[in-house]
Amino acid sequence: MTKPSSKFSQRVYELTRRVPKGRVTTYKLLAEALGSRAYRAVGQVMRCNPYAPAVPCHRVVASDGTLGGFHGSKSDQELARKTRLLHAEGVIVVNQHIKDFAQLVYTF
DNA sequence: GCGCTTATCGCAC
DNA sequence: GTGCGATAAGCGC
Repeated sequence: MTKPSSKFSQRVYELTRRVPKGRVTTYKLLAEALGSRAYRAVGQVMRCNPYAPAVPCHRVVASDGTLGGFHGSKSDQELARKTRLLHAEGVIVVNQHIKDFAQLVYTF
């Protein structure tokens, strides 16, 4: 963890937790909700995500609705697993891309 | 459509 | 002060 739970991280976790089931959000929206453009800072916090189940990082996707982030192509199983989880929540994901992303995005 | 570059934010060294 | 990271947007081809 290169990033301890700081104020910024707390805010990110709080917002991420605020995302209801079957809904997704983007790094951009999260950063915007925080009043900053720390897209990457948000992602960095997620990467160290010490609140694994409490903070569903799989509900946070790129601005264009692609899963493009998370662990990249590190482990398809992990990614596929998150995709499957999204499916279980009602989010349709095809080829690492969220279907109807525009209406599934949760704006704070 | 794809790839590279610049901007931006927080934290570690 | 510099570098890194799960990004975003713009520009050129």
